[in-house]
Amino acid sequence: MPPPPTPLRTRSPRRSDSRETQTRILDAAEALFIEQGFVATSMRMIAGRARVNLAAAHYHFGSKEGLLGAAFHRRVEPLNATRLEALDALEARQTSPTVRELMHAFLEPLASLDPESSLPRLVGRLYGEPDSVARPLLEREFSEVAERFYLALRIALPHCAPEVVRWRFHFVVGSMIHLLSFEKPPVPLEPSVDPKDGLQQLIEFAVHGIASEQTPDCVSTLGPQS
Amino acid sequence: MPPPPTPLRTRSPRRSDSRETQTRILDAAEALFIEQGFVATSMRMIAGRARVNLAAAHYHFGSKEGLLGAAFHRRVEPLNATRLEALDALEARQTSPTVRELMHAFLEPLASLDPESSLPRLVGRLYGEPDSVARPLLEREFSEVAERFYLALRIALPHCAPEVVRWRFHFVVGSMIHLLSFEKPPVPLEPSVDPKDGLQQLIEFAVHGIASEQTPDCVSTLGPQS
DNA sequence: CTACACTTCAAACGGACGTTTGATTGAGCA
DNA sequence: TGCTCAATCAAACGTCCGTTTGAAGTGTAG
Repeated sequence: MPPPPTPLRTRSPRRSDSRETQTRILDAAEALFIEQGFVATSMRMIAGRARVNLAAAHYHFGSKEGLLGAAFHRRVEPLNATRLEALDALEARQTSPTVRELMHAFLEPLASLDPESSLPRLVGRLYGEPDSVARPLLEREFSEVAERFYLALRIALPHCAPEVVRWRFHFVVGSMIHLLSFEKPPVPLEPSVDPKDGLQQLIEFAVHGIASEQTPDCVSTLGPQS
Repeated sequence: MPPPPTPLRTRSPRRSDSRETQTRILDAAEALFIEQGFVATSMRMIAGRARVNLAAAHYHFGSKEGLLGAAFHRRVEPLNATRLEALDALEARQTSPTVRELMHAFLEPLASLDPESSLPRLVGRLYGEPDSVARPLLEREFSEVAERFYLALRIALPHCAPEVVRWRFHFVVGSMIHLLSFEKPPVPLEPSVDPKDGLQQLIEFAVHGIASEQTPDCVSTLGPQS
């Protein structure tokens, strides 16, 4: 009765390769989570779209949350790997990375994705789900990468109080999520804009926001009032 | 059968002032929307918490979405008024407002709220709901204020391409929402931080991110690569 | 006092949900 | 051939949902 101990293949494929079924379920779930969000998507919609029996989805992934976790992990893992590779490369040099280099390593992997990639919209969506579903997933998938970049930023900003660095990195993440959540560019938007331009704009915004090298008054108390 | 044409008082209060009932419903709905989100909150939870009959909530607000709209508007309207007052004051001067002044006018009202105010968490929550429920509300409540600040920013940044201004304002809103969504400060957070400090930090971050006065290379093409 | 509008109430409506069940299928292996 | 077992299936489980109903209460107006 419980779901299979390992959804990975233990032997050779039976009947009609169950991996393809799982992939179809994951694809359908991903598309629907993006379009409607997690809570607004039902297992029946997923099964229908995947042309799969309703029970098969539970069989392979145990529960709706298990399915979300699997769909999310499938897309996030390559991103994490790319980000950490870039960070490793920076830290392997003799000179420590600059803020710009760190922001580039953190944000560029998003800009270099396949334009059809579903990852941005998936991440953007998840940040808006109820805490009970989003928090554990975000924690599980992102905490390691976030902590490593935060530590590198602290080294790059030796004159900044640690909590200031944390706040500003927090803001960068917020800008990123907000950018990813709104599929295309902001509101009415007058002239046409290259979709990828947003991330390049964000990198510039983040670099200047996190540490405008010209005014390193990075103290805990705030700067000039209005 | 349909809800009352005007939920406002047309005459004097009847029975036990129905305004108090509506307020109790709004309070309960607000608290639950904050705690669980809109889709995860049921009308039964709201009625139970408000110690009100389930049908009364529909009687007064027509539908679940109507209730959300009313609860949201109740909190947002004062914020919009404060922001527009501050912007009006800036624009009434002979010299046009600076970026810092505009960001202050936009963000300071959030920092000056009653520390117990539910508005930040309510706004933060709404940005994560499914588009079908969040978008119309956000559009209805915020588009006027956003557009006015955007236009003022364009005047304050005459050398920036309009779409760049829009992007950067978009990022500021994203940082703000992300700050408001996570009730208290970011992740593990080592030293203690004044809760309000986050918004002051955000103002500094936004000012430097939107226009570091020292490097006004605000062109559409991006700055130096890594 | 009667008529009426407003408000509240218990109860139910139909439907969608996540999950479970038990039978059936068909490939791999002895 | 016959057994095993992952995989799939149709059908149902019980629960909760948003909304509606129709009656009952309550205050004001005529």
